Amino acid sequence: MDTAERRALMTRYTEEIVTEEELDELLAREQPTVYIGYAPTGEMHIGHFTTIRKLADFIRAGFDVTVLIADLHAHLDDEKSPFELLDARSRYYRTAIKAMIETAGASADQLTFVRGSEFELDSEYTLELLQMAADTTIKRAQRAGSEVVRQSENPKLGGVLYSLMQSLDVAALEADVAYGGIDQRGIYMLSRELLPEWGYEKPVCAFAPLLSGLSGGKMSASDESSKVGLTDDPEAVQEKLNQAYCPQGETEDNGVLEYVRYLLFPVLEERGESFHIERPEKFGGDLVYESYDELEADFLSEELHPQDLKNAAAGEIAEIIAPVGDALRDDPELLETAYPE
RNA sequence: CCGCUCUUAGCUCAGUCUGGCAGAGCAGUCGACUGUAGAUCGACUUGCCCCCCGUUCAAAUCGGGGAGAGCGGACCA
Repeated sequence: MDTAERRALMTRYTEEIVTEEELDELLAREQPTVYIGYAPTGEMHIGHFTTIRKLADFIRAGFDVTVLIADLHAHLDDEKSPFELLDARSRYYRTAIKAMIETAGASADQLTFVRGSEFELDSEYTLELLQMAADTTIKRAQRAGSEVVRQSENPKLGGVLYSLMQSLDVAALEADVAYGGIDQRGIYMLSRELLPEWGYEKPVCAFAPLLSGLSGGKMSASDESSKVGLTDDPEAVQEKLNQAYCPQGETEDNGVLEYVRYLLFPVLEERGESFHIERPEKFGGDLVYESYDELEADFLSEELHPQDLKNAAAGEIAEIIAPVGDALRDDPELLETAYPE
């Protein structure tokens, strides 16, 4: 695979690359490294799936891919995960991520898993963290994490350490590229500012778009109906998609369309399949799409009606997440211990 | 260590002074209208009023004790 192909593969479905020039330099090297971190907090969902699906692109583009299970971060961020559940949730995240990457057509063996607490408590790391804390203003760290860390009237120290630790993680994991949702932008910009001061390379950053929630607006952690869960059965997926905000002919805030674009088509493409939409004869009969662009064009022209799209997308998405749900149900204790009650 | 303030529906809060059926907005649920959803309209639901004890015919409201949170002061020999 030549550099142009690797570059196209790496940058597709991204919201932003910082910077394109630095990426080109990196691609000239043999095997660059990329990492993405997940704080094991709430149950994983289809939004995570799209970023994990993309890891398959990185692998194919010749990257050495590391997945960080940022367990300490899950607790630092307003104790989203109680300390005593970090083990169980880390296990759950790892299992879920492996199942998703396999579903996306890559092998889980090609991912290197690292848990935050494995190295973030080393004295060398800790000392550097403290030095950074001495050198960084509270406002700077807060601003960096404002899109990631839970905001409140009375913020905890954990929330500011969060940003510093994530910056240090990039260096500790020796990642050339930091990948994550566009919400991570603030933190990685801080990393790019801070790391050179401590003698490290600043990372190239790749950001994924954040998918819209199904109920319009952002996907919400607390709103189950705003997203498809990995263990949702086909009926639940159908139900949620059917309830989804999906204005005819509009792409903005359209979660359904975004699922189709960032998850469905990439997976279908990997499998060499096309997207079939059943449609009653009175509305024009069935449709087949080979690419998202074709589908979007029809949707914009209102040739493709939201109801038909929803029905078909729900079926396909349910099928894609099914093996992930199976893997999670295969070890019932996994979910029970990670999320008691 | 001392003082002051706050705690009421899923969320944001009113009500407490002056005791008398537990409230509003948002969210949610259900209908109507759309070949989806949303918007709109109509209807509906939601409670350990932080906990315990006391006063009273009657306590979210008054008194005492406690818990959690916030703020301020003091200490800095």
